Amino acid sequence: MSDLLERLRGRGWRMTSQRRVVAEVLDGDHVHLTADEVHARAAGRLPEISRATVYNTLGEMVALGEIIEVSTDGRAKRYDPNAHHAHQHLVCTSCGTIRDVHPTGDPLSDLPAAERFGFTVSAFEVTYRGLCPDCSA
Amino acid sequence: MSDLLERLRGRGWRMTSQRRVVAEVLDGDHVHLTADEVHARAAGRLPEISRATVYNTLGEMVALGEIIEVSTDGRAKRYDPNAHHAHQHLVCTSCGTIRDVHPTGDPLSDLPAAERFGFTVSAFEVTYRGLCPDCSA
DNA sequence: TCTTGACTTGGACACAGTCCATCGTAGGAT
DNA sequence: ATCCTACGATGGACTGTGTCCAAGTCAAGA
Ligand SMILES: [Mn+2]
Ligand SMILES: [Mn+2]
Ligand SMILES: [Zn+2]
Ligand SMILES: [Zn+2]
Repeated sequence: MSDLLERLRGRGWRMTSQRRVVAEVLDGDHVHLTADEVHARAAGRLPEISRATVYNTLGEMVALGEIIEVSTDGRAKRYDPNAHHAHQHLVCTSCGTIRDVHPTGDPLSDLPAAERFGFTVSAFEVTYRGLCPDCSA
Repeated sequence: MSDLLERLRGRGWRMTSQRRVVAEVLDGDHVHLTADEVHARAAGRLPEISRATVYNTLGEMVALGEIIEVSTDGRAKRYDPNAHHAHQHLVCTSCGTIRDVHPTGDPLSDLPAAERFGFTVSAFEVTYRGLCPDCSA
């Protein structure tokens, strides 16, 4: 499983117990945890890990492109380990649940040159909003 | 000019000097100001206006659909008076400048039923990112 | 003009995130 | 196996953004 740890080691990371547990928390499932949720889970395995270290580690992993920072609302950012498979997000407007979705179509080709105002456009995100099955029941 | 004030009056708003200046700051240009920027401009006309009132008024206008709340980064939300003409945003990753853009295509029709997971999808936002002419020079 | 409930105010509070001085340790050097 | 040291961890102070509240003010209908 832990491709993530392998890649980090390969990038010359000093492998500390803190970085290991943060990577383990994120690796695997396609979850979208806040920094404090990551901290809580990491502290389950390594009680003395600090909030600052979790923030530092998440920031480094984002810079390396190993995880993605997602801010769907004005609340806490969420960290997404599914960085190697392009996808968009579907958010429940009631409970905040997030699902990965894979729309067809290419928003970049839907933005004519006349609508780019001289920008060098390099990325896009699409956020879909609606009610999840539980909340619409 | 002040369609906004007219509509608010029509909705039964008690018209206070505070609400008037907030509406005046937002009305007109297609700007994307933060709450504190709105407060600063409002205070130019009405020095004793409080931050709380600006936040209250913006929140009410959002609830009425007269303005739109935009959070493109993890920073302060921006308030967009261009609520009556659907559009998306193009954000400079370097300086944060925001431009209104009008992509062709319909992201909703690009999301197959199989990718909706039982959600009732009602809205979407597309955020384009890149370097503005100034920052790419 | 009077009355009243809607609105405003300033300050305390909460949450998310950053910064920094100091301490600890991973991992290369010997 | 031990030493060294630069990189990383720590916790607490600090900042930015936004919310809440009790008390005071005022818009507008009677
Ligand atoms: Mn995701
Ligand atoms: Mn806009
Ligand atoms: Zn829900
Ligand atoms: Zn720029």
